[in-house]
Amino acid sequence: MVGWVGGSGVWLTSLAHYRGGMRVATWNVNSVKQRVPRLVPWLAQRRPDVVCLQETKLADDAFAELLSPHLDELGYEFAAHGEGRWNGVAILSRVGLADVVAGMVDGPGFPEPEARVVAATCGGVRVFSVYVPNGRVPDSDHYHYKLAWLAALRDVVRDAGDQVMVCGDVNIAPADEDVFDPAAYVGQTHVTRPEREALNQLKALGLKDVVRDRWPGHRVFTYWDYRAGMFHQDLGMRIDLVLASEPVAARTKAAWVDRHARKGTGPSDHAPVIVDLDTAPDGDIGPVVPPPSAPRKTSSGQRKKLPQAKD
DNA sequence: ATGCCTGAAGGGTTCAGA
Repeated sequence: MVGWVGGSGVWLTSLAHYRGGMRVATWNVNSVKQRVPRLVPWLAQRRPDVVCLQETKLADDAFAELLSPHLDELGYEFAAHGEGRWNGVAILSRVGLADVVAGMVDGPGFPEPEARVVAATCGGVRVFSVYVPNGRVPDSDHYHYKLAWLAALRDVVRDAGDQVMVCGDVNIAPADEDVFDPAAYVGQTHVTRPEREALNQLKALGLKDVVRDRWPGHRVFTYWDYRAGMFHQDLGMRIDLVLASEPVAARTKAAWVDRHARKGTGPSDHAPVIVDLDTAPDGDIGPVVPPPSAPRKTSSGQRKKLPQAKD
């Protein structure tokens, strides 16, 4: 149980089993504007404590105007880092949202830097919401941009401490088992050796692929093309990952793909990935924050002023 | 059909996505 000392603003941690245990999700929503009818009920149903969004496709002011009422009601703070038309990432949290950083220092652009990463500390974990460039065609300019972007991300994550989660659409299938038919992807992006090597360089910092580790050898996809009944036939790819540093990964109680969110009317072409973290060991926790059940009316619904990473 | 859907911006179409 967790106790709230009325009016004092202090959480009675002596009564709290809550030690940073939390549900973390990542979801490429393919336009948050179009996805509101799916996203808001999903938040209420799954009650994730931290949500990383990608392809919000919305400028920050519009994001706040669109979602503030909903997120306030649900008790989320948020940090949005978007553009008018493409890309766009965000983090929603009801376990704290500190030290928000949008973009990457010295991050590459195409040609200008794009809104593809935002980071914040939530429940004691440094969380990155990432939308890795697509790459388009192997060896194209965009492909090399993708590789450079991943190298820059690795350098940023390397300096992020030992309580880290990198969540999002990495636009790489880590292994052949992560696509429905490896033969169908020969010569395509998402499966090439340099892309996988760039992903491995990121994981070499000590990050674990918690969904694959939980479901070795299983058919687990997170993306299905809208066309030709691909979802219905389960012809997809696993390109949305939750990567966690060892101390965080060790707390994994559950890790799964919420396929239900891909069904029905007006879905994204990606499904959310959901990871439940157990309580952290004593002495290995971040700041004690209000538990997931308590909306924080005083701070929710306020868009964080984001310090922009500079080149 | 090699973009079969979907979304955005903007304008009656094009680009992008994986």
